[in-house]
Amino acid sequence: MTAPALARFAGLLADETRARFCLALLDGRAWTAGELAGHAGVAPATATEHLHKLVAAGLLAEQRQGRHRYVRLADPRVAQLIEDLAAHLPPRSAPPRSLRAATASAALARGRTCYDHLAGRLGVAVTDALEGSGLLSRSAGFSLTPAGVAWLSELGAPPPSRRPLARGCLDWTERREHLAGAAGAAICRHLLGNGWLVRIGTGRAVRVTRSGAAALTDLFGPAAAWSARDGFSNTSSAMDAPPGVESVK
Amino acid sequence: MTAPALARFAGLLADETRARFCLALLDGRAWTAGELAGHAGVAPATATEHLHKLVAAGLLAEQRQGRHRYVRLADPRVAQLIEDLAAHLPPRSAPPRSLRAATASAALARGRTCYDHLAGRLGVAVTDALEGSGLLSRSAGFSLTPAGVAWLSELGAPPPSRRPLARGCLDWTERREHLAGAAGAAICRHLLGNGWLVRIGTGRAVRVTRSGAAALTDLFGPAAAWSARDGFSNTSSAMDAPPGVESVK
DNA sequence: GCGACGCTTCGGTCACCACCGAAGCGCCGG
DNA sequence: CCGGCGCTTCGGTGGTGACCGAAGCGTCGC
Repeated sequence: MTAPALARFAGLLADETRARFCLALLDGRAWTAGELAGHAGVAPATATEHLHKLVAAGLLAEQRQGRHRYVRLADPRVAQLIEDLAAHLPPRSAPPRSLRAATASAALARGRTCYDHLAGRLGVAVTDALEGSGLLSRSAGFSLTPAGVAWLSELGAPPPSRRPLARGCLDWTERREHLAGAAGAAICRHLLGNGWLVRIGTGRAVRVTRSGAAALTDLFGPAAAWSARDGFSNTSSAMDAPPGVESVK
Repeated sequence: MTAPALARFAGLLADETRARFCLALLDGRAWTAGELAGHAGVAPATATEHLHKLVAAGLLAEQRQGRHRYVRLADPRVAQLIEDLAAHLPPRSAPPRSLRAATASAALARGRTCYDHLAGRLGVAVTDALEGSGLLSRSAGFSLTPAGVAWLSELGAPPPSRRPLARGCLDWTERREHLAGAAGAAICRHLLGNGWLVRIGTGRAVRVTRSGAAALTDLFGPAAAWSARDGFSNTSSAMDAPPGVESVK
């Protein structure tokens, strides 16, 4: 009975263009239909078709604004599902070719958002720091310790939901797991909200600010990942990658 | 870069026949190519084609034995992935029609295996009992307590692996989560190995034996789920459903 | 208002793939 | 050794779906 439904559902991601859409939307932001079409290299008409299917299936949520159609992943569960699927893929290689691509991918490797939590070297460093501080336990899967739960509720408790508090998410650049789930999202929100972390340009790469480095050192002790890479702490235009040229998860 | 790989991977499950295969194999046992063909209602030639793709992609592991080709899910991770996908499907309905189907599905609802762990009322009852005994914690996702880890290692420690010890698996008949992961598999193996649990016929339904009821009551106290339903504790032929007519996960 | 723009609808084309029947191959039992 | 059986390979067929260009519709900026 459920086989047709499963096949139809899997079929949503079985098209290369729709897969491109979903992977792009894994950054957690809303994209317009045109942006996605350009990103995937198809005509607007084709993008419309695909978006219809994805929205109708509940994978994507849409929001019309004037003549634009913004679309985003409907749910953290959807993001997790796509991550899980991607984790089963064979490892990737293909180093970047151009200098521009190299600097952009270096920024992404340093720190980025993965749907609504942190990834890259920064993401695993935060995860390690939480574990080192006794807030996170990895003995049997990811779970917050009682101290971790208390600490999390201090910095703005995540809304109670059916979403798991802590879970691991495989980091493609680091080949290790970083913290995801409601706790990972709350931490990311907190760091961005306090200005300890800023987005680089319009992409999904993030950078630790000066005050952020101090705050993180204060919390967890010194670590290489939250020392700013260089002194130009406020020039953000240099690696202003247009959205869509990258597909690092 | 990864979009084509993701699409190809999702495409494996995007076919109704292949989806049927995978759902059937979720029982954790090995099926022959012919059994799967019959189950899905396709010609043997078609089944061969599909099995080639699934094996080549690493989803299935094959084992040739004489003129038979046995095939099973390659990995617990694959089973989990299919479960996760199925969990995103809209809920199902369609009560069984015939009396025979009704008794068979009643047996499945009472207790069955879900890949390598327990599901059905029995599965959630064991999960509840573990939590009630302080061996399992559900406060932040599923995790074993220290006492639970110790208890588990007593009854034959699961081989250390990257597989998470405890995780939840949504039970379709109960609409609640039961214990899966390495711990769930170890418990199921233990109960079957001690004769506390036996398979009903050739299907995936299981039944608590007399000695099993005593042992479980000894461990966790009395519960409705491990009192044998009737006195005919050794007649197993009555609900000998041929594999394939059911598709309960 | 009047273009420009973003998105949508509509036909039509083309490639891909699930499926089968028939023939072939290897293993098993007698 | 021979027939039967399970599986496989091979063409051929049909249906589905991804894609585009062109035309249409609503919104925004001037």
